[in-house]
Amino acid sequence: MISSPQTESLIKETAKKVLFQKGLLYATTQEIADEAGVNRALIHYYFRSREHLIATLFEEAIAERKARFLNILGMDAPLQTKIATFIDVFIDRATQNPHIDNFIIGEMIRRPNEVKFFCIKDSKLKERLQLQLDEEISKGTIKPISLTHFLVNLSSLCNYPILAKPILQTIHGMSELGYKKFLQERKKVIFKTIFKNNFQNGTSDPAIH
Amino acid sequence: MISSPQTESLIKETAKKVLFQKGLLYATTQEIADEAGVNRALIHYYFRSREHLIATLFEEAIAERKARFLNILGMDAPLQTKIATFIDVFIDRATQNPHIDNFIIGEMIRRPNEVKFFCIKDSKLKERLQLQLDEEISKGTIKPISLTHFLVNLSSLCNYPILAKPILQTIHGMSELGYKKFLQERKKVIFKTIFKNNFQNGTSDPAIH
DNA sequence: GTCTATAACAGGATAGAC
DNA sequence: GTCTATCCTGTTATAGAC
Repeated sequence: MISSPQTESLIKETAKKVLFQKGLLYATTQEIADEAGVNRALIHYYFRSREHLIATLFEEAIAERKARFLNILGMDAPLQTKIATFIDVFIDRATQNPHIDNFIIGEMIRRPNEVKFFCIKDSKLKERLQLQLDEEISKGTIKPISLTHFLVNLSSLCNYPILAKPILQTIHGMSELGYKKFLQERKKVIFKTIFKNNFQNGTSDPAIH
Repeated sequence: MISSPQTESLIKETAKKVLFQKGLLYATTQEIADEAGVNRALIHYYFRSREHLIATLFEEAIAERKARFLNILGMDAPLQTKIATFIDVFIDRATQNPHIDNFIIGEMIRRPNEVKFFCIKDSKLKERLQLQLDEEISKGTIKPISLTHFLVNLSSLCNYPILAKPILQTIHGMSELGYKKFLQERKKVIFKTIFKNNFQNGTSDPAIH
């Protein structure tokens, strides 16, 4: 039906759309093929098996997430700027692909052994973040906390509202639009929850303006 | 193989175990029957269809969660006690059933229309919490924040580390035991993240001791 | 109430024509 | 590279014996 060598990436992009955006976490090859407007057999032609297609998406999703994580937290900037950027990027990204974390977690549960992901233990990044965190603590802008808990707090506050979108929407009675506004508000809230002081007006902060 | 009228609840409890504890979110009727040691046909005898069994578990899971939520936040106590109890109960409960939130969220994504859950908007509970929150804010023990964001902060900090267990374990390199210790530590960390002051020693706080 | 047997079907995968 | 046809397996569901 659709010609040419872009078919492979068409299938991959469609599969992402179906799994990550639509949230059809059990999507069959038929559903993916239909959505892409290609024949089901082509999925096997390009990806050998459904399992292999899923594994490919899974690895790419993790690689992308890892890159964002390391790029932002590894950049040469004050901790406050890093955190503000982290919040901004992760919330915006998750808004576009609301179910990607559900997918990743589901896959990791499904095959607990094959999981690779990445580990920041004993890395240079960890040492540098630790120094920056200690500095903020001694300045009094952050309450005493271990680096691990600090990072988990940050991830929790950013990711949970996306992950649990349907729960939040019903508990707090939010429309689709209300939810979107809520997520944007959250950027400031998360920052204020983590830091004792607020960002000053006029600083070059990408998230708060 | 196993006699008697408790078979219905045996199937239900086993299905919970398989779905919530083992994390086999796609579990087939065969797997559930095997685990329970009963014949597969009995699942249909008692629950008509697989879909119907899942729906039953889903509704009960939500009802249980709602009850806990309302009981704890609705009790007659200072806000700090409510929050400490909330943290304690939710983390301990989630430790026993690590995948229940994945299940709930997955089901809600799967059928966005049928979702009931519950809504605290315009409830008496909401008004009372709002008063307590305002009080804490004026006392200076909590930074200015809306009730919705306050509750989402609380849920995020409690639930994300459970929901994203496999991610946290790999990123921060935690063993199974390390993860358990980490969750217990978190009870204090979450409380300190939400309240400006710490709990005094000697108060009758169920979570911090 | 519990079991066996079997129907009915969906999904993944492959072979082979074009 | 793309399609049709087909195979095969696993899964749900039901009928009917006990």
